[in-house]
Amino acid sequence: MHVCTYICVVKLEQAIQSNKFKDEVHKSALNILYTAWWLKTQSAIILKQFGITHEQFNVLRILKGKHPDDMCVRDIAGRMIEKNSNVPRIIDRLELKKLVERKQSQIDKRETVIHLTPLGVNLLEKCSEAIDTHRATEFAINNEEAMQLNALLEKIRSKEV
Amino acid sequence: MHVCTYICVVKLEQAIQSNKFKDEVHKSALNILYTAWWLKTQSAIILKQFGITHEQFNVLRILKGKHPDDMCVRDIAGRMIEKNSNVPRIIDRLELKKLVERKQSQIDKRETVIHLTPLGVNLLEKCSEAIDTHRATEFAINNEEAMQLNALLEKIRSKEV
DNA sequence: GTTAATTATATGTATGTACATCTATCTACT
DNA sequence: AGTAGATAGATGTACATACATATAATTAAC
Repeated sequence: MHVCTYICVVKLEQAIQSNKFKDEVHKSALNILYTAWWLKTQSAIILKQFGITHEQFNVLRILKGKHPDDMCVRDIAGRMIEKNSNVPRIIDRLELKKLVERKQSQIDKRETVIHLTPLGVNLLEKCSEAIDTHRATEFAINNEEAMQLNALLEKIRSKEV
Repeated sequence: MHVCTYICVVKLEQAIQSNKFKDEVHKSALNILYTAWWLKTQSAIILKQFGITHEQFNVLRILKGKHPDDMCVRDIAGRMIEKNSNVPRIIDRLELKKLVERKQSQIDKRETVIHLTPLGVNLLEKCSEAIDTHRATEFAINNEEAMQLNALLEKIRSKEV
């Protein structure tokens, strides 16, 4: 049954069919990786209807921050979640779909500057709405819990200092 | 300076150079994705010394669970963190490195069964030790906090029921 | 018992990441 | 001014994911 399938994957042990964790910290690491995969899969389902990927959406969202101004590739890359994203190639695909325009900067000719087309603005708006609605209805935590979660995620990374 | 660089990326706002989050739940989603990227990057640095990737390590770890018995591709796939992993191709690379052996099942000839070689067992042991040490020393949360984190991550996914 | 449906795996293609290298341009230094 | 070094972006390769399709073997239906 449908319900059964879903109950099974909420617990990490069921999702990866293992309960052999060294400790809770080990389990946390796997849980973060699994939840990230779950998040990406959820948004991919939404975005597929609009013909773009999670990463392409991320670039459009970043460009929106400066719209109608241009952004250079380096600035986009610095705002990406995955720091080794190959931004020029993501731009290639957005350009093919006429969602962005790319041109050489006249100030610094090494730079390529990119901006959203009206089509891109339009698509982004629809995608954002769908994603926001999905998050509001399908993510089963409240604002308070999200704050705790954010604090813990930032704590796990804090040893780098 | 080194310290400065690292302080900057602990906070999500600095890591992705944005503080325009709709709410804490939105920020949580980005924080989970960023932390997952951070975790993968950290383990990639460790595993590169041993010549394998994060995903290849994951498959070796899964095979260890049944060692010295075989596992079929489907069983491995069911235990992967990323559920759409293309397991046959990960096995291809492990086989090339002589870390696993693959043969047709005699019980069900559709199945390919895989087991670790002594070389694979040996490499996995070294990798696991390095990864475990890294986690113990570099992940700045204790067991109690990890339990809270696990509970919150499972809660965020619980609406699927 | 033969055929249809299902299952397990492999493989092809598009996309993305990680990282090395190449080219064009800019900046700094003499 | 002319050159060395740095920087921005593009591009090539290896690996991985997402998903469609192909192939072989098993199971189910008749």
